[in-house]
Amino acid sequence: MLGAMTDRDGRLAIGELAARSGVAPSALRYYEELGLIHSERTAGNQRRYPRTALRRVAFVRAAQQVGLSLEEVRAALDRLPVDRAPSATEWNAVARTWQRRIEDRIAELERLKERLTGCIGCGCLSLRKCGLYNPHDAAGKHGPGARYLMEEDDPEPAGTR
Amino acid sequence: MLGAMTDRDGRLAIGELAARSGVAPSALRYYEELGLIHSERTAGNQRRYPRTALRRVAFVRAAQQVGLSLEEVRAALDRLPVDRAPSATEWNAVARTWQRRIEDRIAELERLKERLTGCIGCGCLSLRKCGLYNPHDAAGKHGPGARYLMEEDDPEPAGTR
DNA sequence: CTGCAATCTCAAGTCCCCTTGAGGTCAAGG
DNA sequence: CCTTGACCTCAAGGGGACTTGAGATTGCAG
Repeated sequence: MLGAMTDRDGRLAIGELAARSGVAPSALRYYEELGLIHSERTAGNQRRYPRTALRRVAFVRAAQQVGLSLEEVRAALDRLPVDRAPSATEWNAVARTWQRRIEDRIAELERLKERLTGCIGCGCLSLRKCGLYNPHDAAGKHGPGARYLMEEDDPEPAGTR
Repeated sequence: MLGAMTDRDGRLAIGELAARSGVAPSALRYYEELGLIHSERTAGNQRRYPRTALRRVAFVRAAQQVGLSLEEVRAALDRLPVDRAPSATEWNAVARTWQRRIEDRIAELERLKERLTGCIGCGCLSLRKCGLYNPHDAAGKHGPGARYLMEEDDPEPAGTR
Protein backbone atom coordinates (compact mmCIF):
# COMPACT_ATOMS: atom_id res chain seq x y z
CA MET A 1 0.00 0.00 0.00
CA LEU A 2 1.12 3.49 -0.80
CA GLY A 3 -0.13 5.06 2.44
CA ALA A 4 1.62 7.42 4.82
CA MET A 5 5.40 7.42 4.46
CA THR A 6 5.68 8.18 8.11
CA ASP A 7 8.11 6.34 10.31
CA ARG A 8 7.24 5.13 13.81
CA ASP A 9 8.46 8.38 15.34
CA GLY A 10 5.95 10.20 13.22
CA ARG A 11 8.56 11.78 11.01
CA LEU A 12 7.51 12.64 7.53
CA ALA A 13 9.23 11.93 4.25
CA ILE A 14 9.30 14.91 1.96
CA GLY A 15 6.56 13.55 -0.27
CA GLU A 16 4.32 13.07 2.68
CA LEU A 17 4.94 16.57 3.96
CA ALA A 18 4.32 17.87 0.47
CA ALA A 19 1.01 16.06 0.17
CA ARG A 20 -0.17 17.22 3.56
CA SER A 21 0.94 20.79 3.30
CA GLY A 22 0.00 21.24 -0.31
CA VAL A 23 3.49 22.49 -1.08
CA ALA A 24 5.71 20.88 -3.72
CA PRO A 25 8.77 18.92 -2.63
CA SER A 26 10.98 21.30 -4.56
CA ALA A 27 9.56 24.19 -2.59
CA LEU A 28 10.06 22.33 0.66
CA ARG A 29 13.71 21.75 -0.16
CA TYR A 30 13.98 25.37 -0.94
CA TYR A 31 12.38 26.34 2.36
CA GLU A 32 14.79 24.08 4.13
CA GLU A 33 17.69 25.67 2.36
CA LEU A 34 16.46 29.00 3.63
CA GLY A 35 16.15 27.63 7.13
CA LEU A 36 12.38 27.82 7.34
CA ILE A 37 12.09 24.16 8.15
CA HIS A 38 14.57 21.55 9.28
CA SER A 39 15.00 17.85 8.78
CA GLU A 40 17.09 14.94 9.85
CA ARG A 41 18.36 12.37 7.44
CA THR A 42 17.90 8.63 7.26
CA ALA A 43 20.85 6.31 6.83
CA GLY A 44 20.19 6.57 3.12
CA ASN A 45 20.32 10.37 3.20
CA GLN A 46 16.63 10.99 2.81
CA ARG A 47 14.97 13.81 4.67
CA ARG A 48 12.68 13.10 7.57
CA TYR A 49 10.75 16.05 8.86
CA PRO A 50 9.50 16.31 12.42
CA ARG A 51 5.75 16.77 12.52
CA THR A 52 6.18 20.35 13.62
CA ALA A 53 7.32 21.04 10.08
CA LEU A 54 3.69 20.77 9.07
CA ARG A 55 2.86 23.68 11.30
CA ARG A 56 5.83 25.63 10.08
CA VAL A 57 4.96 25.18 6.45
CA ALA A 58 1.40 26.25 7.10
CA PHE A 59 2.85 29.25 8.82
CA VAL A 60 4.99 30.09 5.83
CA ARG A 61 2.10 29.95 3.42
CA ALA A 62 -0.05 32.04 5.66
CA ALA A 63 2.73 34.55 5.97
CA GLN A 64 3.04 34.86 2.25
CA GLN A 65 -0.65 35.60 2.07
CA VAL A 66 -0.09 38.47 4.39
CA GLY A 67 2.67 39.67 2.16
CA LEU A 68 5.80 38.72 4.05
CA SER A 69 8.96 37.64 2.33
CA LEU A 70 10.44 34.28 3.18
CA GLU A 71 13.28 36.08 4.86
CA GLU A 72 10.87 37.82 7.18
CA VAL A 73 9.19 34.53 7.87
CA ARG A 74 12.50 33.00 8.69
CA ALA A 75 13.14 35.69 11.24
CA ALA A 76 9.81 34.98 12.90
CA LEU A 77 10.20 31.24 12.73
CA ASP A 78 13.70 31.33 14.14
CA ARG A 79 12.17 32.06 17.48
CA LEU A 80 10.42 28.72 17.55
CA PRO A 81 12.10 25.45 18.46
CA VAL A 82 13.10 23.25 15.60
CA ASP A 83 12.01 19.88 16.86
CA ARG A 84 9.46 20.29 19.62
CA ALA A 85 6.06 21.89 19.50
CA PRO A 86 6.41 25.49 20.62
CA SER A 87 5.59 26.43 24.20
CA ALA A 88 2.72 28.82 24.82
CA THR A 89 5.16 31.61 25.47
CA GLU A 90 7.13 30.95 22.33
CA TRP A 91 4.05 30.75 20.24
CA ASN A 92 2.50 33.83 21.73
CA ALA A 93 5.54 35.91 20.99
CA VAL A 94 5.39 35.00 17.35
CA ALA A 95 1.64 35.14 17.08
CA ARG A 96 1.40 38.58 18.57
CA THR A 97 3.65 40.23 16.04
CA TRP A 98 1.59 38.49 13.44
CA GLN A 99 -1.64 39.77 14.68
CA ARG A 100 -0.39 43.29 14.34
CA ARG A 101 0.70 42.72 10.80
CA ILE A 102 -2.55 41.11 9.89
CA GLU A 103 -4.53 43.88 11.48
CA ASP A 104 -2.53 46.50 9.66
CA ARG A 105 -3.08 44.69 6.46
CA ILE A 106 -6.79 44.44 7.07
CA ALA A 107 -7.02 48.10 7.95
CA GLU A 108 -5.24 48.96 4.74
CA LEU A 109 -7.66 46.91 2.72
CA GLU A 110 -10.61 48.41 4.55
CA ARG A 111 -9.46 51.88 3.61
CA LEU A 112 -9.13 50.81 0.04
CA LYS A 113 -12.59 49.36 0.06
CA GLU A 114 -14.04 52.46 1.61
CA ARG A 115 -12.69 54.53 -1.20
CA LEU A 116 -14.11 52.27 -3.78
CA THR A 117 -17.42 51.88 -2.02
CA GLY A 118 -17.86 55.56 -1.42
CA CYS A 119 -17.27 56.27 -5.03
CA ILE A 120 -19.77 53.70 -6.15
CA GLY A 121 -22.27 54.88 -3.59
CA CYS A 122 -22.38 58.41 -4.87
CA GLY A 123 -21.82 57.46 -8.46
CA CYS A 124 -19.39 60.26 -8.92
CA LEU A 125 -16.32 60.24 -11.05
CA SER A 126 -14.52 63.03 -9.40
CA LEU A 127 -13.80 62.62 -5.76
CA ARG A 128 -13.29 66.33 -5.66
CA LYS A 129 -17.05 66.67 -5.80
CA CYS A 130 -17.56 63.93 -3.30
CA GLY A 131 -17.35 64.17 0.46
CA LEU A 132 -15.08 61.20 0.61
CA TYR A 133 -12.38 62.96 -1.25
CA ASN A 134 -9.44 63.73 0.93
CA PRO A 135 -8.44 67.31 0.22
CA HIS A 136 -5.10 66.82 1.90
CA ASP A 137 -4.19 64.74 -1.04
CA ALA A 138 -4.99 67.23 -3.72
CA ALA A 139 -1.72 68.92 -4.51
CA GLY A 140 0.21 65.94 -5.77
CA LYS A 141 3.29 67.58 -4.33
CA HIS A 142 4.26 65.23 -1.53
CA GLY A 143 7.19 62.93 -2.12
CA PRO A 144 7.07 59.45 -3.56
CA GLY A 145 5.31 56.69 -1.71
CA ALA A 146 1.87 55.26 -1.35
CA ARG A 147 -0.87 57.11 -3.16
CA TYR A 148 -4.54 57.02 -2.68
CA LEU A 149 -6.41 54.99 -5.16
CA MET A 150 -8.70 57.80 -6.00
CA GLU A 151 -6.35 60.69 -5.79
CA GLU A 152 -7.97 63.22 -8.02
CA ASP A 153 -6.39 64.23 -11.27
CA ASP A 154 -5.28 67.83 -11.32
CA PRO A 155 -7.97 70.40 -11.33
CA GLU A 156 -8.81 70.80 -14.95
CA PRO A 157 -7.38 73.80 -16.73
CA ALA A 158 -9.79 76.69 -16.29
CA GLY A 159 -12.22 76.84 -19.15
CA THR A 160 -12.46 73.14 -19.76
CA ARG A 161 -16.07 72.05 -19.84
CA MET B 1 12.11 76.75 -12.91
CA LEU B 2 11.88 73.03 -12.67
CA GLY B 3 8.17 72.89 -11.97
CA ALA B 4 5.47 70.81 -13.55
CA MET B 5 6.42 69.33 -16.89
CA THR B 6 2.84 69.47 -17.94
CA ASP B 7 1.80 70.77 -21.32
CA ARG B 8 -1.21 73.01 -21.88
CA ASP B 9 -3.43 70.02 -22.44
CA GLY B 10 -2.54 68.79 -19.00
CA ARG B 11 -0.51 65.90 -20.33
CA LEU B 12 2.26 64.66 -18.12
CA ALA B 13 5.83 63.88 -19.01
CA ILE B 14 7.03 60.62 -17.57
CA GLY B 15 9.06 62.29 -14.86
CA GLU B 16 6.06 64.24 -13.76
CA LEU B 17 3.86 61.19 -13.65
CA ALA B 18 6.58 59.39 -11.75
CA ALA B 19 6.83 62.14 -9.17
CA ARG B 20 3.10 62.35 -8.70
CA SER B 21 2.39 58.67 -8.59
CA GLY B 22 5.42 57.71 -6.57
CA VAL B 23 6.38 55.15 -9.21
CA ALA B 24 9.74 55.16 -10.99
CA PRO B 25 9.90 56.11 -14.66
CA SER B 26 11.32 52.71 -15.47
CA ALA B 27 8.31 51.10 -13.87
CA LEU B 28 5.97 53.37 -15.76
CA ARG B 29 7.57 52.41 -19.05
CA TYR B 30 7.17 48.84 -18.01
CA TYR B 31 3.52 49.35 -17.17
CA GLU B 32 3.02 50.94 -20.53
CA GLU B 33 4.68 48.03 -22.24
CA LEU B 34 2.20 45.77 -20.48
CA GLY B 35 -0.67 47.97 -21.56
CA LEU B 36 -1.60 49.20 -18.11
CA ILE B 37 -1.23 52.80 -19.14
CA HIS B 38 -1.00 54.52 -22.49
CA SER B 39 0.72 57.58 -23.82
CA GLU B 40 1.03 59.70 -26.90
CA ARG B 41 4.32 60.96 -28.15
CA THR B 42 5.62 64.45 -28.75
CA ALA B 43 7.27 65.37 -32.05
CA GLY B 44 10.54 64.47 -30.36
CA ASN B 45 9.24 61.02 -29.36
CA GLN B 46 8.79 61.69 -25.70
CA ARG B 47 5.86 60.21 -23.86
CA ARG B 48 3.00 62.38 -22.77
CA TYR B 49 0.49 60.75 -20.49
CA PRO B 50 -3.11 61.82 -20.22
CA ARG B 51 -4.02 62.77 -16.68
CA THR B 52 -6.13 59.68 -16.33
CA ALA B 53 -2.86 57.79 -16.20
CA LEU B 54 -2.47 59.08 -12.68
CA ARG B 55 -5.64 57.30 -11.68
CA ARG B 56 -4.60 54.18 -13.50
CA VAL B 57 -1.23 54.03 -11.82
CA ALA B 58 -2.82 54.50 -8.43
CA PHE B 59 -5.12 51.68 -9.36
CA VAL B 60 -2.24 49.44 -10.25
CA ARG B 61 -0.45 50.04 -6.99
CA ALA B 62 -3.60 49.44 -5.02
CA ALA B 63 -4.21 46.26 -6.93
CA GLN B 64 -0.77 44.97 -6.11
CA GLN B 65 -1.49 45.55 -2.45
CA VAL B 66 -4.48 43.34 -2.78
CA GLY B 67 -2.27 40.70 -4.33
CA LEU B 68 -3.16 40.92 -7.99
CA SER B 69 -0.65 40.37 -10.74
CA LEU B 70 -0.11 43.07 -13.31
CA GLU B 71 -1.74 40.83 -15.84
CA GLU B 72 -4.90 40.69 -13.78
CA VAL B 73 -4.81 44.42 -13.37
CA ARG B 74 -4.48 44.83 -17.09
CA ALA B 75 -7.61 42.78 -17.58
CA ALA B 76 -9.52 45.02 -15.20
CA LEU B 77 -8.09 48.21 -16.59
CA ASP B 78 -8.81 47.21 -20.15
CA ARG B 79 -12.42 47.94 -19.47
CA LEU B 80 -11.71 51.57 -18.84
CA PRO B 81 -11.22 54.12 -21.61
CA VAL B 82 -7.67 55.06 -22.37
CA ASP B 83 -7.97 58.78 -22.71
CA ARG B 84 -11.11 60.01 -21.03
CA ALA B 85 -12.10 59.78 -17.41
CA PRO B 86 -14.25 56.69 -16.96
CA SER B 87 -18.01 57.01 -16.90
CA ALA B 88 -19.87 56.07 -13.75
CA THR B 89 -20.94 52.83 -15.33
CA GLU B 90 -17.49 51.94 -16.49
CA TRP B 91 -15.99 52.72 -13.17
CA ASN B 92 -18.63 50.86 -11.24
CA ALA B 93 -18.12 47.72 -13.24
CA VAL B 94 -14.46 47.68 -12.40
CA ALA B 95 -14.90 48.81 -8.83
CA ARG B 96 -17.46 46.16 -8.05
CA THR B 97 -15.25 43.25 -9.00
CA TRP B 98 -12.63 44.90 -6.91
CA GLN B 99 -14.76 45.14 -3.89
CA ARG B 100 -15.36 41.44 -4.02
CA ARG B 101 -11.69 40.69 -4.22
CA ILE B 102 -10.90 43.01 -1.41
CA GLU B 103 -13.63 41.56 0.73
CA ASP B 104 -12.43 38.05 0.04
CA ARG B 105 -8.96 39.07 0.95
CA ILE B 106 -10.13 40.67 4.15
CA ALA B 107 -12.19 37.65 5.08
CA GLU B 108 -9.19 35.46 4.52
CA LEU B 109 -7.05 37.59 6.78
CA GLU B 110 -9.78 37.68 9.40
CA ARG B 111 -9.87 33.91 9.47
CA LEU B 112 -6.14 33.84 9.83
CA LYS B 113 -6.29 36.26 12.69
CA GLU B 114 -9.04 34.32 14.40
CA ARG B 115 -6.90 31.26 14.43
CA LEU B 116 -4.00 33.08 15.86
CA THR B 117 -6.08 34.97 18.38
CA GLY B 118 -8.00 31.94 19.52
CA CYS B 119 -4.82 30.11 20.16
CA ILE B 120 -3.38 32.94 22.15
CA GLY B 121 -6.61 33.34 24.03
CA CYS B 122 -6.68 29.85 25.37
CA GLY B 123 -2.95 29.53 25.61
CA CYS B 124 -3.06 26.09 24.11
CA LEU B 125 -0.55 24.54 21.82
CA SER B 126 -2.73 21.88 20.42
CA LEU B 127 -5.81 23.05 18.67
CA ARG B 128 -7.13 19.57 19.13
CA LYS B 129 -7.77 20.47 22.72
CA CYS B 130 -9.18 23.80 21.81
CA GLY B 131 -12.70 24.55 20.66
CA LEU B 132 -11.40 26.50 17.73
CA TYR B 133 -9.86 23.51 16.16
CA ASN B 134 -11.60 22.42 13.04
CA PRO B 135 -11.99 18.64 13.26
CA HIS B 136 -12.81 18.44 9.57
CA ASP B 137 -9.20 19.21 8.96
CA ALA B 138 -7.73 16.49 11.12
CA ALA B 139 -7.03 13.67 8.76
CA GLY B 140 -4.54 15.38 6.51
CA LYS B 141 -5.91 13.29 3.69
CA HIS B 142 -7.49 15.86 1.42
CA GLY B 143 -5.62 16.78 -1.72
CA PRO B 144 -3.17 19.60 -2.13
CA GLY B 145 -4.25 23.18 -1.71
CA ALA B 146 -4.62 25.76 0.99
CA ARG B 147 -4.10 24.53 4.50
CA TYR B 148 -5.12 25.99 7.78
CA LEU B 149 -2.45 27.78 9.63
CA MET B 150 -3.05 25.77 12.71
CA GLU B 151 -3.84 22.45 11.22
CA GLU B 152 -2.98 20.06 13.96
CA ASP B 153 -0.10 17.68 13.62
CA ASP B 154 -1.21 14.10 13.49
CA PRO B 155 -2.58 12.63 16.65
CA GLU B 156 0.47 11.54 18.54
CA PRO B 157 1.30 7.86 18.44
CA ALA B 158 -0.56 6.16 21.26
CA GLY B 159 1.56 6.00 24.37
CA THR B 160 3.40 9.24 23.83
CA ARG B 161 3.14 11.37 26.95
C1' DC C 1 22.17 79.65 -28.88
C1' DT C 2 23.82 76.66 -25.52
C1' DG C 3 24.00 73.71 -21.88
C1' DC C 4 22.22 70.35 -19.01
C1' DA C 5 18.57 67.75 -17.16
C1' DA C 6 15.07 64.78 -18.81
C1' DT C 7 13.90 61.29 -22.29
C1' DC C 8 14.46 57.70 -25.53
C1' DT C 9 15.59 52.60 -26.86
C1' DC C 10 17.48 48.19 -25.97
C1' DA C 11 19.81 44.78 -23.88
C1' DA C 12 21.14 42.96 -19.81
C1' DG C 13 20.98 42.39 -14.88
C1' DT C 14 18.58 41.64 -10.22
C1' DC C 15 15.70 39.74 -6.65
C1' DC C 16 12.42 36.54 -5.20
C1' DC C 17 10.44 32.11 -5.36
C1' DC C 18 10.46 28.28 -7.12
C1' DT C 19 10.47 24.36 -11.10
C1' DT C 20 12.84 21.32 -14.29
C1' DG C 21 16.20 18.14 -15.71
C1' DA C 22 20.06 15.06 -15.62
C1' DG C 23 22.18 11.47 -13.48
C1' DG C 24 22.30 8.60 -9.60
C1' DT C 25 20.51 6.24 -4.97
C1' DC C 26 16.98 4.12 -1.74
C1' DA C 27 13.40 1.12 -0.22
C1' DA C 28 9.60 -1.85 -0.32
C1' DG C 29 6.18 -5.00 -2.87
C1' DG C 30 5.94 -8.98 -5.93
C1' DC D 1 16.37 -10.45 -6.63
C1' DC D 2 14.37 -6.98 -9.26
C1' DT D 3 11.67 -3.40 -10.55
C1' DT D 4 9.51 0.86 -9.68
C1' DG D 5 8.56 4.87 -7.50
C1' DA D 6 10.25 8.13 -4.11
C1' DC D 7 14.51 10.64 -3.00
C1' DC D 8 19.01 12.82 -3.55
C1' DT D 9 22.23 16.73 -5.50
C1' DC D 10 23.41 20.28 -8.35
C1' DA D 11 22.98 23.31 -12.11
C1' DA D 12 20.11 25.67 -14.93
C1' DG D 13 15.74 27.62 -16.34
C1' DG D 14 11.50 30.59 -15.71
C1' DG D 15 8.14 34.07 -14.50
C1' DG D 16 7.07 38.40 -12.39
C1' DA D 17 8.34 42.97 -11.66
C1' DC D 18 11.40 45.96 -12.21
C1' DT D 19 16.30 48.47 -12.36
C1' DT D 20 20.55 49.64 -14.53
C1' DG D 21 23.57 51.08 -18.12
C1' DA D 22 25.07 52.65 -22.59
C1' DG D 23 24.66 55.60 -26.17
C1' DA D 24 21.81 58.82 -28.54
C1' DT D 25 18.24 62.63 -28.48
C1' DT D 26 15.09 66.36 -26.83
C1' DG D 27 13.66 70.53 -24.94
C1' DC D 28 13.41 74.26 -21.83
C1' DA D 29 16.02 77.99 -18.66
C1' DG D 30 19.22 81.42 -19.22
